[in-house]
Amino acid sequence: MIDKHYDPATAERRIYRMWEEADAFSAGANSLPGADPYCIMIPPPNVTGVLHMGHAFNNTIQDILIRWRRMQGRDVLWQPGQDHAGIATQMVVERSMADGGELSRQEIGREKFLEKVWEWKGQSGGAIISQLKRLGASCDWSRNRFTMDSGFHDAVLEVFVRLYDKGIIFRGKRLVNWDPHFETAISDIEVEQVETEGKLWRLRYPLENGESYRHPIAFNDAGEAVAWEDRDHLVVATTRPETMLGDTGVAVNPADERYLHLIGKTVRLPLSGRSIPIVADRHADPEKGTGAVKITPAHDFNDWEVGLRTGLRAINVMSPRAEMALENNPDFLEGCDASDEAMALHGLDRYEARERIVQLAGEQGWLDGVSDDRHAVPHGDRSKVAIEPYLTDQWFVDAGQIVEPAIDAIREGRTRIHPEQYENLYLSWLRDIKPWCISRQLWWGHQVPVWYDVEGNAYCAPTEDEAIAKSGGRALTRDPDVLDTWFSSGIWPIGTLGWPEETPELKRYFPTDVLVTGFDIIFFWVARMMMMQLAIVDQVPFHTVYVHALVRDEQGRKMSKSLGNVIDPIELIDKYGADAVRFTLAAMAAMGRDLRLSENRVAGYRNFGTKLWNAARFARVNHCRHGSDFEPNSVSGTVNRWIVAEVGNVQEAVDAALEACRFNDAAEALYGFVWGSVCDWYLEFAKELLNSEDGEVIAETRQNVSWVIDQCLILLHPFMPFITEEIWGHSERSNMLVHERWPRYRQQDPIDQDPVRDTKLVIRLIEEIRSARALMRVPAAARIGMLELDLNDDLRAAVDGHTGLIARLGRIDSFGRADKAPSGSATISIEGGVFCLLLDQVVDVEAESSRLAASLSKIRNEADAVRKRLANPGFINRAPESVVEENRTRLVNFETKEKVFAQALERLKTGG
RNA sequence: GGGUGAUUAGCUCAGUGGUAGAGCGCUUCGUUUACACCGAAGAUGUCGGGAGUUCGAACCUCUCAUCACCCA
Repeated sequence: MIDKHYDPATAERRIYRMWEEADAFSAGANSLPGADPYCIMIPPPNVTGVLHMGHAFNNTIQDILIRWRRMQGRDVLWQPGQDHAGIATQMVVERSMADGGELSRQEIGREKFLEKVWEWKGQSGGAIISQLKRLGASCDWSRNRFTMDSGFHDAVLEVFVRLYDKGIIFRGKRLVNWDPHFETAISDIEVEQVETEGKLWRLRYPLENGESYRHPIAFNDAGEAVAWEDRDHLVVATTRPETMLGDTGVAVNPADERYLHLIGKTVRLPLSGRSIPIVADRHADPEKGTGAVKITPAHDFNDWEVGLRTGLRAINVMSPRAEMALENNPDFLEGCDASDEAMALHGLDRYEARERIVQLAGEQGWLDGVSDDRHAVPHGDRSKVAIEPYLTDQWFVDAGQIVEPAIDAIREGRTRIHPEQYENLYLSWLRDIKPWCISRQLWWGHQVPVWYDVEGNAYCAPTEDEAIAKSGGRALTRDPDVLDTWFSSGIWPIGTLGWPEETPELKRYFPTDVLVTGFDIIFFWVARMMMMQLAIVDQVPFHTVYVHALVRDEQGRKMSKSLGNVIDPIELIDKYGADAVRFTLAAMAAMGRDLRLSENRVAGYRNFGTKLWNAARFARVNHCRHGSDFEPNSVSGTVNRWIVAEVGNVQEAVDAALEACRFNDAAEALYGFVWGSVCDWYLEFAKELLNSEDGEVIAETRQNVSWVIDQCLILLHPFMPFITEEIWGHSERSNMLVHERWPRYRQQDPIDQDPVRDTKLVIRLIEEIRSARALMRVPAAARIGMLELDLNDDLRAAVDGHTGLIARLGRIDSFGRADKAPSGSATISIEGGVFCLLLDQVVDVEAESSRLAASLSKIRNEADAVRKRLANPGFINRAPESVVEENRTRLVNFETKEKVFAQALERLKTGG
């Protein structure tokens, strides 16, 4: 005897091992001869990562698609892998070295450090793979790729060399977003703007050579100046006083009459004593502050542009750790007459320097004022420290050169993004694309394949030997920088398939089919993969992108460690089983909407699994089996034929939903079918049929029940792979469920209409009987008689043909016919006829009359609404004929019922 | 400041112009041997407010409100 509950804890690992031992997930497994390929590339999780809800969601969706296509017989590859995650991994390893009291990375050197990272990767880098297996992910693990594996590594360098040779990759001294914590450049999309309560300081920069101007200080109601004062200084406003040490100019708007005569004159910068020009530039907004802006080209992106336009110098006054760097800084010292107080700022952290400078300004009388100011401050998305615009030599991809094909591919529909609104997001970002900074001042990553000779000439080649050859045999040193991790994941589709070799896998599976990913990496990854694949192999990497939303907590908050509301998918799997977790995520995956995960819901779908388990248990205890020769389309019993038709319906619904990436629709169709149709009705009907005197009825029903349960297992398998495989294995089989073919029931057969109609009538009648019984407080165990009063032919045939089913589920003990309802009966009506339930002494006149009155008023309301609609000439003339006809039919039904209940109520009152 | 999305039952959410739905929760009844992780029945909605288009609006348009996210 099978237990009443399925135990995921013991079954899941055993089943997964079984699948792996059978190579059930390897590329092409279960495919039909000549099958079309179907390929999904996993979004590679970080090698430092552990499985979170986002991964669980993302991979559940991929696995549903993959298992579905694999069962359909497609030649399926789900390509797994991990990303080396430059900054994150380097940070993890450095921290563990520090915790262990070891030497720092600088002390042991690059080579030794990288050995340590590989050692760490070997020990801890596979955690997420075993977690994905717990979820049931059916990746081809034999093909697992890592972005630092030698083959992939070579592919990344090859891409760099090709883009360099085409002039798409270049090196330049530019302002970049500098992360002072990790001491590396990052790209502009790795910067988050954080609203910060800050201050706006106004500083006075004295004019040189006795210049002065009139500055308005009072205004009339019309906003015209009515009073002025003479000033011998300009007031500039800044949120970052520490950058003033790098100021090389003050800008005013060329249209600003107040300052026209000062353009070309100079001010003397406090502290550094530098003489800097007043320049005209549109960046200065006359409406903002005083209309005069300090310009620090080396420490502000806008100022950098102003500097380029007006020919101002850029003076870097900070170290890579964002400390003031003044001593031995030739750029700073040139043209400067720094005070001792200024030089004492050297080595101070940027925030300490800020405080000190404001203090000095106050003491020395050039602080004009200060006000509170809320503004956005850029922060590094990993380090969470304020980013410093910083002037360094970096490598860039000139994305503007390769963006057009990626825009066209979406515009022309060669790649489609679901939900569609993300296409606009994608396009708007690409249309405004900026050069992409790809060099990182890290050690863990793909080192830039460029070597320099002593004169600084660069040689780009895949290997050092080739670079030396290019240089004509000079002594070369390699560029120390590594590439942005996203640069390497940008070639994930071709790189994992063996490019630049013309491998069979590349030919077979590229371009891939679907990319499943979160909306937050559309820029980071999706757009860049599109650009890079198109630039390198001139093909889109995938034809469909399914963008899913965020998994939030029950209250709709983002899951975060600091909030402590993180739900660990592995804990959920331990508690409810992987199938319940998967089904929950699928059922909640309405396109484009965040999903709020509540444990209740998971428990509900665990119960669903138990329901399925017990349905199978029912089949087993009733000796339900079917052979491979069983032909569902040839069964003869009404409800057997009905459920066969319903199986076809649900399969079509699931296929349609999955084709359209509507996972919640697929899950709901299956849930409703298995629980609502199979368990609630079909198995209850089957109980009666299995009690039949007729051996053929029993035999057919046994086979059909068995077949129906099998179809439930097959159709649910992509969603709930473990429990379905487990139940499948309880019967003697020639195969595992993972190798079963996905069905198509209706290649030729038309829908079997009669049994569907009859069964629905029987169900409606039983529901009415039960409802009346409950409202009349008829004891559940009591059996009662029923009379047919006025039935059309269809209904009479349906009822008379299935009195056994109605008797069992409605607890009816006698059937008869009459012209009018006898006293002591309750009237019920369904489409096509009227019945009465014989309640004799049991009937409660009060209860029956209030039941009838309630039904009557409800029907009258509905009938009135339809009557009103049909009385409207606009409706009759303009609505489609089918809708008008439908309403006429409804009205007839309502009016019939109205009459029946009104009469019954009348009879009850008169005691007739 | 610009953009996108959301607002439907107590809760979480489906629902792309034609009868307002599901799950959970709630109330009542029930152990009828697949299942109490169950069964039967029931209650609960001015579909955020307002205006418009339409024969007809939860759905389309405009507007307001609130919330969320993205970009600057």
